[in-house]
Parts: sequence; structure tokens; C-alpha cells
Amino acid sequence: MSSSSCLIKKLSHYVELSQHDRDLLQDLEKSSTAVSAGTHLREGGQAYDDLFVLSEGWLYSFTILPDGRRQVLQVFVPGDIVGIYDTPFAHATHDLAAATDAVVCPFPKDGLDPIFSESPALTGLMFTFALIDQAVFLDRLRALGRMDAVTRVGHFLFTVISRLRLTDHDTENGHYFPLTQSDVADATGLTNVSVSKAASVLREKGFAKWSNRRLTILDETRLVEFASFINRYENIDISWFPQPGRLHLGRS
Amino acid sequence: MSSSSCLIKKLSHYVELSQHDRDLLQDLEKSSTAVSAGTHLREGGQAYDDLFVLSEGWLYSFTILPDGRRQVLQVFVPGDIVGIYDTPFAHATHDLAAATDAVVCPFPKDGLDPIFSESPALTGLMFTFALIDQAVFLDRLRALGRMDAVTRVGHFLFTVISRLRLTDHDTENGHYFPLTQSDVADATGLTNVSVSKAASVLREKGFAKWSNRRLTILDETRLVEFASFINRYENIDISWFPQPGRLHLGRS
DNA sequence: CGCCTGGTTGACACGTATCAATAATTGTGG
DNA sequence: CCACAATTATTGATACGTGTCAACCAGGCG
Repeated sequence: MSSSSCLIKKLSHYVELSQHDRDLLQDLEKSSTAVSAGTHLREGGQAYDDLFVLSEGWLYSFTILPDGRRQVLQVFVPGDIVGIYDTPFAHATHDLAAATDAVVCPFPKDGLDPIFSESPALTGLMFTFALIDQAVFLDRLRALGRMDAVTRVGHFLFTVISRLRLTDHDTENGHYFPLTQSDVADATGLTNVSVSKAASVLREKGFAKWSNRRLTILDETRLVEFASFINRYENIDISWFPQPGRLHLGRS
Repeated sequence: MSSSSCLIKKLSHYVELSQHDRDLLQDLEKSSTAVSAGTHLREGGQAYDDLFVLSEGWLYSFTILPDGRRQVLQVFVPGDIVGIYDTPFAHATHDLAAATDAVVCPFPKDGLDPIFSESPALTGLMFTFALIDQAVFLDRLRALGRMDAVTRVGHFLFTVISRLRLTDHDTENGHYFPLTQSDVADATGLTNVSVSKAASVLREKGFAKWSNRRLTILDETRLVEFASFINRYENIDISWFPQPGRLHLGRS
């Protein structure tokens, strides 16, 4: 069942993919490897070999500072392609670790070539998601620069949820959310203690409930307002998008 | 003289451009408009029309928070293409203002089409610079999340200098650096007061001298170490790069 | 059942914000 | 070219939010 691939689900969010597009994507997930929680998958500054599709579980990229503290940069959830943003660099830009047990599908650096050469639609989608991610990073930069602890945590939780919704429909019970409070602290530039206190405030205010690896947004409207959150996955302009016979990244 | 274009200088940094490539780039700067310091060029959330090449002067993108404070997100210097990262969005993602008097060269959204369809080299370069910028944003995220005031300011100053060096060769007198301490404060998530104090520390330590709109790096080795700065413009892997007859983003 | 990881809570320390007064620099009009 | 105004930078006193440290609690797994 190709519809079980989270990558295909994610990329189907904005446009209807052709069967050929689906086949191309399916090819990326031909081989798979299981990794257990805590595995250090890649080290920043070192050579890296394959990219991979994250098929199950969560990963995160991070760096360690000279004093040993950690900054979490990006959280990867099923359907994400990991390592694609390192392509122009000679070495991996960041460390990478598994937040949970996970299944990854490695493919060589040039594994994307068929996609670029055969599918304008997928090429455009890759480009689009890269720029969406960039906007999300800038929103997080804003949050770290100018927001207080409670707002930062609220903003970050929503950032992750908005990404999850591409592949995972919201349920009454909220989402599976396996990050620890220390993980969130390292993503938001806080400490586990502050995150704990921020989480209680969010609960008291009725914005969100987060416990036992489950996160539920209780009052989305007010939380979005509170954290001045912008969902960068919405309001995507499809009109510039490569149509069959238009923009095309391929071999000449 | 096409060699006077900062955009061409910037893009020539990694590969030798053909005359055709230079012509394509030159076309982007056909028309130009002067804007004066402080002009608010674009508002986040509003529709935007043209992209432009920044030909002279400095701009910055920013957002205003609900309490009125400002977060500066990106600094644009001559040679940068402004607005290219908004292409997939229906509205401008951020506000944009002129830090100095500037000259911008507007072109319509589809003005890049000839570049994508006719020059694999330029297409690859655009992609490369987008991912370099992304790495720089993540390094700044790390700095805002986990570094103290002095380190943050040192890191940010170096971030801008490393970009300037693509078009501007270092001189004994350092670089023209027109940002105010309030601008740097809003970029680093600090206040003008903290930036002032951080600047004195950097001067005392002999790392950098910054006054009267000039910035000079005095001890680069030690400053890079101190701020754990990584120059993302270095160590670019050209090998994957579109060769004539290889990877090609064009009209089929 | 008991260990181990993760979460909660409170007391105190520390770095940066805030406020305010002054100095230096840049820009402007006579 | 000078004089004045406006902007920008410096410096010090105090306030406040988050870090740090530490003790305790809860849940999951062997």
C-alpha cells in the first residue's frame, strides 16, 4: 500500500500526485533500517553518506555548545526527508539523534536525481517544503529572541503540531508527542525546570494539556493568539507551481 | 561594466560564470529605484508584488511582536536577492525596511524563469545559497538559544562579516557596518544597552572594534573560537553541482 | 517490587532588562 | 563652516525572569 507512506501523505497535502510520482517516492523507501531511541545517527562536521526518509519514529538535529549544553534545531517526524539540507555542504551541518525507536530508509545522495529529472511536481514540492521550513526556523528565531518562557513553549509545541497535521489527523486525544521536557527545553533555549513550569501555566490557562507523551491542544484559537503563531503550512500559493510541461528540473 | 554588480560578484564566488549567465543576471538589474533609510518596503502578511536585487545599501527583514518589540530576522547587503524565500507563500512572510539609503532593482515574480530554464549553474547556485542561508539561520537559532550576550553579539557580527566577504574584500580598516546597536540588539534578542556593554567587552578582549559605522575584526582566530562560529560559506561541496548537460531546471 | 528516567516544586543566584542621566556623533539649516 | 537638533552610544542603579541546585514525586519496565 503506497498510501501508507508518510512521505507520500505529506507531499500529497497540496497537490494530487500522479502514480508515477508515487512510484518515484516509493523507491526512496525501498530499504529500511531500525534504530533505537537515543542512537546518535550523525555528527556535525563529519562526512555523511546517505540521506534518508524517516518512516517511523522521531529524530532531532542538535548541536552541543562548548560548555556542554545542547541546542535542538529541528525535529523530524514520519514523512520527513533527513539530510536534504546538507547537500551543498562537504560535511554534515549538525548532529542527529533518535528521540524514539525509529525506522529510517537510507538512499544515496543522488537518489533524488530521478525525482528532479522526471517530476516537476515533486521538484517544486521539495523546494516549497524547504522554504516552508525556512519560514518556520525564522519564526522560532523570533520566539527565542523576544518571547518569554511560557509563550516560547506554547509556540514550539504548536510548531510541531502544525507539522504533524500534514500526515496525522487530529484526534480528540491529541497527538503522540514523545519529546521529553528536556528536549523541549533544548529546542526553546530554556531548562527542563522552566519548561515544566511553562507547561503547568499552559494547562492552567486551558491552552494545552501535555502529559504521558501525549499533547492535546485545548483552545487552539486562544493559543495561536497568545503565542502569535503563524501556521506556515497554510496559505501556500500554488499558482507559480510547476505544471506538467512548465518548470522542470531535469537533465538536459 | 557587468563586473560592478554585487550579485554577479556573489554568485561568482564558487564557480566561473559564463557570459550568458552574466547576461541573465544583468537583466535582473535593468530597472532601479532609490529608497531612503528607514523606508518600510514590505509588510508581513500583505500581498507583495516584485522581488528585487539589492544593488546598494542595506535592508533588513523583521517582525513586530504584540508588545511592540522588534525581532530582526535577516540582514540584506548588496548582491542579495530579496523576497525569493517568500515565493511559495501567498503573502510576504515578514516586514522589510531599509537600514540605510539603498538602491533596489525590482523584477516580477517570474523574472527568475529564464534563469531556471536557461542556466543550470545559476539554478544550482540559487539553491545552494538558499541552503547556506538556512544553515546560517540555524546557527543563529543556536546562538539565541544558548549563548550569553557577549558571545551572541560576537557571533552575529561575524555572521554579517562572513557574508560581506563574498563581495567585499577585507581591508585594514574593516568593513562599513551601518547597523545601529539597537538593530543588532533586535537581531540578537538583546537590548541596545546590553549590546553596548557587549561591544565594549569585545573591544577590551581585542576581538573586534566597532564604532562610527565601521567594524573591524582584530583577532579573527580567537573570535571564531570564542563564539564557536562556523563559516557556512566555506567548505561548499561543488561536486554535486549541475554541470553543463547535467542537472537542469528548465521548461520541458 | 524496586530501579530508573522523567516531571514537579521551592529557595536562591545571576544575567539581562529597565530606567535614567549624560556623552558622542551625525545630520541640518543659517 | 558653524551651531543647533536629533539620533546613537555609554554608563550606573535597580528590577525581574530564568538558571541553578536540590529534594521529592510519579510512571514505566525489568
